[in-house]
Amino acid sequence: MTSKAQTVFPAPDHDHGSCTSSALTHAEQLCAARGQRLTQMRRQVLEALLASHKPLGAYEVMDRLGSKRRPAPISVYRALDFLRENGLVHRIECRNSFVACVHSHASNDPIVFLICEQCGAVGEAPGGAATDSLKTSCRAAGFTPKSPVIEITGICSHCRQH
Amino acid sequence: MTSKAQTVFPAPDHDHGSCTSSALTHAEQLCAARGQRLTQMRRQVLEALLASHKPLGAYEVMDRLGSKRRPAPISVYRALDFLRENGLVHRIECRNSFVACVHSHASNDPIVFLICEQCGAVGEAPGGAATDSLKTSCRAAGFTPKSPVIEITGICSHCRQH
DNA sequence: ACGGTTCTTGCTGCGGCGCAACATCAAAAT
DNA sequence: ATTTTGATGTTGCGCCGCAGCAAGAACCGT
Repeated sequence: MTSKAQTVFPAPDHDHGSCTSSALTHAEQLCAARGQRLTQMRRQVLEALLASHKPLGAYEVMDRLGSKRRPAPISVYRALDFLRENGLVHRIECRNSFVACVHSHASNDPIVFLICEQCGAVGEAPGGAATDSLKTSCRAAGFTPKSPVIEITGICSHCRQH
Repeated sequence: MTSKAQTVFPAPDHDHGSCTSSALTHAEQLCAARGQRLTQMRRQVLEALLASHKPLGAYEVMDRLGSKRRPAPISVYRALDFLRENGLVHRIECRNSFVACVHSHASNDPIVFLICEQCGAVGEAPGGAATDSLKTSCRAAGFTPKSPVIEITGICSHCRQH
């Protein structure tokens, strides 16, 4: 049974290789379509994040770049900026860290991150109905929203079973 | 007309003195009721945040403590931790900063922060209907939420008028 | 093919953020 | 009064994030 929970939190035993390579393919196609360059640095940063499936700090990413020499922090941040601008990576504010995005979003839809306090995994849930009520709240306050970020900490399904 | 918008975003010309002192009174009562000590350090940190009505970084708070000597960062962080644990202060994740809370919340209700990109003001909107849909999303993912934080950036009502 | 424009990366440096570990001091409890 | 608890001070450190400038690589028009 491939339940919905598994699409939000990848099961520990899921096919990592294929989900990584399909994300990379998607990134290549998207950059090509936009006339943007998925350089080696950017690609390596994305790969490092994909390989982890958990949020990584910028300095952790640095340490995992297989490359010969450890790049300067600023290089990693620039790559992360690029990837974020193109929706390939998200920033987890409450952790000062980053995750590769494995979905595709409507560009202005809110994204809900479910962050497990125990194992550190991050799932992306559909924002769905919350969107409308949030927009309503904003309007009532005379506020023009740009991009909502919703981060919910708690315990994920895999950790709860123990 | 005291519209709803003004309860979310304090008007630039609102009665600052009275809203500050009532928040302080509330803090005192709450600490007394819980057998917690609102020490001078904690009180000064709270006052600094109340005086600003905009989020302040921990180091900004340090600089604004009228006290004789500038305390060490850790002292401020400890006071902030205390105030946050008691719901008197919230942390704005995407800004690495803190605001004094001027409402009272049900302890497990989600709080929606509306963050103005232009003037930096932060309003607290009622989470209301979004709560249920978020809970539904969590349940569907097998996730047990703890405390949702919703941060929405955009333009506030006062800035939009210019 | 060439030179100019644009984009990307490297390098240096710096300041804010956040806390661990330990010592000291004040308040509360017995 | 002594113990116990809690708050603050001191030292130190590592991560986070980027500005400003220089060098190199890719693209474009001629």
